[in-house]
Amino acid sequence: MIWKRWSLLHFARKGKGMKEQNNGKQLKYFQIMEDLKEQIISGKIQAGDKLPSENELSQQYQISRQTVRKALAMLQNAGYIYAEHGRGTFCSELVRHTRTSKNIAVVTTYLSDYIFPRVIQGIDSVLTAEGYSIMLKNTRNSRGREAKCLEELLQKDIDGIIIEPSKSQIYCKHMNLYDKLDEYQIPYVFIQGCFSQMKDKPHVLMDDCKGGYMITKYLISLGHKKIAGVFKADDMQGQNRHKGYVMALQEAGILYDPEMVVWYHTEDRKIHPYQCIRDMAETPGIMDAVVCYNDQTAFEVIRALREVGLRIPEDISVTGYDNSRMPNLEGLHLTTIAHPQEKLGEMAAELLLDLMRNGETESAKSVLIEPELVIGNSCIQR
Amino acid sequence: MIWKRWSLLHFARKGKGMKEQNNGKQLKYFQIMEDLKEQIISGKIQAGDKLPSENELSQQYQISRQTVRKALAMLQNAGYIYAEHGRGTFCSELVRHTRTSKNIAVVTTYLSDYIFPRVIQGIDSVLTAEGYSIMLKNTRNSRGREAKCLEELLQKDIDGIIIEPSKSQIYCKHMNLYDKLDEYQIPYVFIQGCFSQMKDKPHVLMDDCKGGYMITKYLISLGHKKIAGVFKADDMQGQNRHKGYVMALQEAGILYDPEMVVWYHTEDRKIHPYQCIRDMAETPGIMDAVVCYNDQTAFEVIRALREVGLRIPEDISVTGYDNSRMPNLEGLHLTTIAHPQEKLGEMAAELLLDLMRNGETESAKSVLIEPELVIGNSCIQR
DNA sequence: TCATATAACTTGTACACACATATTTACAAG
DNA sequence: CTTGTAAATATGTGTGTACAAGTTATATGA
Repeated sequence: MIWKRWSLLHFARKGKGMKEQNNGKQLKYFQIMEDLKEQIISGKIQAGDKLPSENELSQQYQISRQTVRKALAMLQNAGYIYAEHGRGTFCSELVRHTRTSKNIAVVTTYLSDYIFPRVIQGIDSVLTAEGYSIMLKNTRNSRGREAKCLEELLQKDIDGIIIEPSKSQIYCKHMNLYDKLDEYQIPYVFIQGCFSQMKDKPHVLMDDCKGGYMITKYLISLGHKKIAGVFKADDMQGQNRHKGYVMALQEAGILYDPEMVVWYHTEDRKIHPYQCIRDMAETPGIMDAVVCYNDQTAFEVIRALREVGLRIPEDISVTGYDNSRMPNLEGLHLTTIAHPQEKLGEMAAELLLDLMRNGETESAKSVLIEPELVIGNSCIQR
Repeated sequence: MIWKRWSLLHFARKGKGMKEQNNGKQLKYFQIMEDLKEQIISGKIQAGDKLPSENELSQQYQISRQTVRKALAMLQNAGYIYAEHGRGTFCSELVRHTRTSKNIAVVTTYLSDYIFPRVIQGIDSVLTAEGYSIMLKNTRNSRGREAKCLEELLQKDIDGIIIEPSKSQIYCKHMNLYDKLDEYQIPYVFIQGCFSQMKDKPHVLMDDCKGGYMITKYLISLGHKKIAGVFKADDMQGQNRHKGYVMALQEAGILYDPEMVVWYHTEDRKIHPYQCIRDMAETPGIMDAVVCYNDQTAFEVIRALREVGLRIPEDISVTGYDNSRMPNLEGLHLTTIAHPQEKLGEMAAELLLDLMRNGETESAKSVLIEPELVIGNSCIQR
């Protein structure tokens, strides 16, 4: 790296007084620092190795010794190198995560709602037994908060992360933060969902497509033909469950009607499904069953249907997903898909332990959980 | 501070080649740094104050601007000051306890069960807003595990603890660990319960005695006379709720019969209340109502009563405590005492924040929550 | 051969200068 | 009263030099 080009630019600026030239942080001392840091991280310069002397560096890079000193000072401050008066400058013992902080971060969309307590419980039971402590973070399913979480966690002393991505259907805009995790060699495991561009990363999730297929097929087997669907648009699970729903319909020779499907987003989840289903229910006989994204949604749907005077399951069958055993359904047990909850947490924790111990080898395999139908009394033979 | 003396010394050294002269670190940049640091610590320069410009300092101290810059760079690195390009150099907000890890530990008896998710949710909502991260630990209501948790936490970088004591009724055997917390000046807040010997420590809990009194009095007002009780023996809540139960009975002139009370421990909680109530129910007419320690226990009690053919509330009234909205009760809503859950978490978090900011002043007060009766359909007029 | 001086390195301190760039202020034009 | 401009002043970057002081290998002398 020679500074001829920069020098010319530099002096050109003098005369002209350009302004936006120096935005990309192409400061000499910064570049040299980055260059040396890169060599250290890549292993070209190893722990204990002597760096070139200040004068050598100033010749190599064609800059003054003072500037070299500034770069070295920054590296020293960051702990990459140390200087010995009269002897030279040396590469530090890289703290390659030797200090096992025994902290694991768990990032979920929500904390108290729904299935999360049990998932966290499962993670805890495995990790506590191994002496780890759990740091809890939640994103409320917002991308911005997920990015903020990761930034905060990068500042902290953690050995690994279990993360439920927020809005996994939408393309991930902060890949750089995950790259940082890779750079720092902090392993992470996705649960529940996974960004499409990171499918090869370790993850533990359900075969949602198959689940959607199974529950829809079950309704068809009961004689239902006009099956509405309510799905979440902004996460992978919603897409896949919908895909399974469509597959089952097509297999049974039932025409897929997009008008029969309600899509909603995280922000809408409390009102949109409720409103749409209520509107649809105004037209009598338009549907005889509703496949819902999950039990929570099913709860809203049931509320809407009951308010327009329809009985579950006598008039309309309703299915859920996750087997969350929601209260306040007055003796109604949802037909739903089993969610392993604690088991999922345990599997994610064990996968993460494996990653931390052995790195990203073939032994640490992602898990795809087989869905299982749980038959309640919210569906009826037609 | 003028450098005439140093200069003379400096040149004198040149000639003589003295060695031990420079031990006291009378380097110019070091001295200036110390001088400025002293002014900041003493308060002569306060947070936000503008320091003299580099040129002014170089004139004041009669040294070059470069040397001033070195001194300022060190102070900046240490966090005492910050520089703004074109504006000047300013004194930073002095951080009182330098180690602001921004981590808070939350120790509860359980994680996923019952009311804890919502309590944790409440804690999280307050602390996340303030930039803190939550480290989760659970004790499964075991003293040994509580001690182990505290030991682990003492190794870690935390700013405060919110802890639900395990088996708060039994005398605390690991006071030394709490003493250590005091010694390290790590503030902590008790929730739900509090060890008897630490009643003066900050805490957020319910007025359980009053709650037990209220719910028993409610049963009496419905005409019940033979009111059994099921209480937990190993925590403070159980003791207090029992105390309230006795008070209400005595006030109504009903003789307190210890035979009508079932005491159980954490380890027994799933079987003992169930067994005892089942046995008692064998004798017809022995009781017309049961006051339960909490909703979970009420659930077990109801299971036992139903199994011997008794109907709730037609044959026997049952009350709970905590208003946890438990599922699987088939349309039965427990008459219970409201538990603030999220609110309790929030209050504990806010109390802890207060403690961390201001220390143990009189402003940071413990909270005693007023119980509130929630009337369901599990009790009937007799 | 062995101790020692020294030359030839190294990093550390200090200064002087030039120019880049951001902010504030004062003043003039509209 | 607002807007634009220039001057003054602030920190930031980069270079040059000189000397201080620690370390090491080499040459020197008894």
